[in-house]
Order: sequence, then C-alpha cells, then structure tokens
Amino acid sequence: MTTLSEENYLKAIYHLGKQGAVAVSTNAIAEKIESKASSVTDMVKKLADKNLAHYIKYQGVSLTNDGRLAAALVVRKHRLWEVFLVENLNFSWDEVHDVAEQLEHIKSLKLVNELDAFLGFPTHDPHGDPIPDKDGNYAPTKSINILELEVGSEGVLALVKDSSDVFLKYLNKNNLALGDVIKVLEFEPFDDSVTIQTKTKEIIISKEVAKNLYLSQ
Amino acid sequence: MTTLSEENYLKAIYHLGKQGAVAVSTNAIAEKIESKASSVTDMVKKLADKNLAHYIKYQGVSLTNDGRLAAALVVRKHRLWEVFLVENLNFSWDEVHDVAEQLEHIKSLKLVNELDAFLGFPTHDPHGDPIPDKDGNYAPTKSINILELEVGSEGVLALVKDSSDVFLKYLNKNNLALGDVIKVLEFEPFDDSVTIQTKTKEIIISKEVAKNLYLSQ
DNA sequence: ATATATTTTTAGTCAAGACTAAAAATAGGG
DNA sequence: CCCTATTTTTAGTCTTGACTAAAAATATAT
Ligand SMILES: [Mn+2]
Ligand SMILES: [Mn+2]
Ligand SMILES: [Mn+2]
Ligand SMILES: [Mn+2]
Repeated sequence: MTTLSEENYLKAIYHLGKQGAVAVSTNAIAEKIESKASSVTDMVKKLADKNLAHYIKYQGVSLTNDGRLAAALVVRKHRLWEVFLVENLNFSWDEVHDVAEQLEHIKSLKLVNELDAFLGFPTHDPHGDPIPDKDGNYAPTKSINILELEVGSEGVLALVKDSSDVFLKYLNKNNLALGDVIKVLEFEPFDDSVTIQTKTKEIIISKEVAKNLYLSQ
Repeated sequence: MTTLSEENYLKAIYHLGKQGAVAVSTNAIAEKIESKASSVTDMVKKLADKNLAHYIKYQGVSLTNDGRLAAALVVRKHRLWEVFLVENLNFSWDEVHDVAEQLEHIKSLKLVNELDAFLGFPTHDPHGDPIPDKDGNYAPTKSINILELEVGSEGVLALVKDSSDVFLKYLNKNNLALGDVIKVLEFEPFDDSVTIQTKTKEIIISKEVAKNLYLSQ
C-alpha cells in the first residue's frame, strides 16, 4: 500500500519522466514537489525498496512497471475527479486542482471505476489532459502547439499545458475555453507573440501564453 | 486547520457525547478509535490548545462550540458521500463506510455544499442516520426501536444503528432494507427475541438485532 | 588536467502521532 | 475511612516524512 506522500513522489517522477528524460534528478523532483533534494533522496530509497522505482546514487530515478502503474492510477483519479467537479458540481476549470490533489489519494478501485462509468468514460480532463485507463494507458494526443502552426491555420483549443489557476483565469478573462475554434493570424518575430482570432475577437498573446495552448484539427 | 487525526478524534468525541455522557472518558475514545488511552490523552491536549475541546485531567473531555461544528462537518461529509456512493456509484449500503471514512476528510466547503445540492439535499444517509446541515444541525429523529413497540404495531424501517458491514450483510441476507414495512408479531420473554413480518416472510430476530432496528410510523 | 561550481548524498534534528511501561489519581467495598 | 482495583496520565521510544548543514561526487571551464 502506498502512502499519500509516496503517491505524490510517484506522480512527480511520472510527470517528469514524460518530459523526455529517462532518469529524473532528485533536484527536479524536489522542485516539482516543493521540497528539498535531501528529502527526495530519502523517499526515493523507500520507493526503490518497495520496487516502485529504480534508483542509482547520483544517477537519478525512474519508475518500475509497478511504480508507473501506481502513478498512472493517481493521475487517473485526479483527472476523473476534475471532470466530476466541473461536470456535476459547478466547479470551473480553475477551481478543481486543489480539491483533486486531495481526492486523487482516496483508495478504492471500485470508487474510481464506478466514477469513470458514471462520467461516461471521459478521455480527457477539463484542461485537455488525457485520462489513463485501468491499465495506465491512454491514446497518444495529437494536438499541436500554436507556435508550430502556419499562419492562417485553424483548430480547436484541445489542451492547456499549464493548468495553474493564474493561467486559467487569464484565459477566462480573454474568453478562451477548451473547444473554442482559434485561427492563427500572425507571428511577430520581435517577441514571438502571436495574433489569434478567438470566438469573440482578435487578440495578441505572448510567447509564454502560446507555449501552453494546443490545438487539434 | 484540523488534521485527519484530529478530525477522527473530534468525530469520536461527538458520537460518544450524543450517547448521554456530558464528559467523555479517554478510555471510551481509545476504544472507539481503536487506539490507546495514552495516545488519547496526548491528542486531547492538542484539541484543548486549539479550543476545540474542554479537557480537565481525570475528568474527561467535551467539545467546544468550534469543536462540535468541526465534528458535525466531518459527519456531514461522511454521510453525504455515503449517499452519493449508493445513489450514483452502485455501492451497496454495506460497502460505503470505509470509503466514506476517507472522503470525510477532504477539505473544501464548496465541494461539500455542491455535493449536497447535487444529491438534492438529502436528510438521511443510507443507514438512516441524519445528515447535519452547514451549521451542524439536523431535525431530531422520531423513529422508535423495535423493542419499544407493541405487538401488532407496524412501521417503516428507518434507521439501523449498527452500520458495520457484518450487520448490514445479515440484513441483506434476510431481505431487510431501509424503507421496508415491518410488523411486530411476538415478543419471546425467554431470550427477548422478536418475531416480525417482513416484506417477504415471517422471521425471528434476536434481541441484539432488534436493538439496532428503528421504525418510523 | 586541475580547479571550481553544481548536484547529490549523508548526518543529525525535529514534529506529529502512535506505542509500552510506570506512576498517579480516582472509585468502590468493606 | 482506608485499601485495592481501575482509570488516567506521564515518561520515554519509535516511525514517517520533513528540514539544515556538511561532505562527497559529478560536471564545467580554463
Ligand atoms: Mn489538476
Ligand atoms: Mn487537469
Ligand atoms: Mn459510515
Ligand atoms: Mn452511515
């Protein structure tokens, strides 16, 4: 059985592992989880003892199959609860994360699978992130970052990579929501800002914003 | 902010306090939460420091207004989640308790109040226990224990006092469910067993069983 | 290749929440 | 009223998961 703290480490390693790197550094984990590298070293040894992680001193950490499945289950629960909160309890997409951080640790396979069925087996959470199935798998996402599109191309906003409430509130303020049709009008070479056509108006978004918006076509 | 452990102590004191006693003994609390009296003494001091409990050495514990409200909120969450699990996620009444024990500690006032609304503001949980409102209040229950009825009287099964899964499974096996009409047919003086007419057949229940069944008329 | 900077681990502490064993207080029976 | 049984508290430990500071390993730059 995994503790709450172990689950948070597993999830951090899981997410960092997706970002390319085979082995994840203790410092990277510490930053993600807002703790210290020394604490990470301690915990990573425990995860290795439980056969949830591979760990070689000074070389970094990766998940075992068991660890990856455990992490995927936590992510699955997090995202299913986010869907529930938005679809059924009148939460907006910028309010769900902190509650989901708590709900993702509730232990009951029946609960997560019944919740999945109740929600109609959703494939994506309110931020466009994919929801792993029971086995931890999900279809590879095919959405493309705005910065990689051609001028004139159009798509549906399918994923916001940053789902911090400050970013989501920025999107709310600018009337941008998942599912909206967006057209790329112009790239500005000076600062890499992008002019886009939204549902309601033409706006200029910074490179930092554009980096976090993915469209599907 | 209360910790998970503090909340479990508050809830235990809350429930024991309902059973008559003004001040609750450390031993009684220890038994209820399956710990040791010495651990209870430690925790009760912390609760007193936080103004959640009144505590006088050797004299027992009671809740302050803040403590009672905090405890009632935990009970409210527990019972609302039980309703959700039964009504929406295909749990049966003997499967909900352990999951509700976890869900009752999720911290979000919006969550509990939206859940309440989603469920249609239920007044009782799947075991017939009343659900406290935001202020910790609930209407006094008027159901009567089977042992206090007259032979020949009839009522609707409204509350099972013991909601352990072993007792609930006994009721399932005997086709007894909340809402069923039950008629008292005979009291046996020798062992205080009771013959009752259920939905489907006539059965004899022991005193121990009868003590836990409450009817409303 | 060596010196320096950065990263990572180790050693030593701390707080929360549990426990056991011993001491202290209370309650009951004669 | 006192002696004993029971209850409750205190003292001392343990485990988990965090931290700081120091040591060790690795990476980088001249
Ligand atoms: Mn989230
Ligand atoms: Mn999300
Ligand atoms: Mn329950
Ligand atoms: Mn209940």
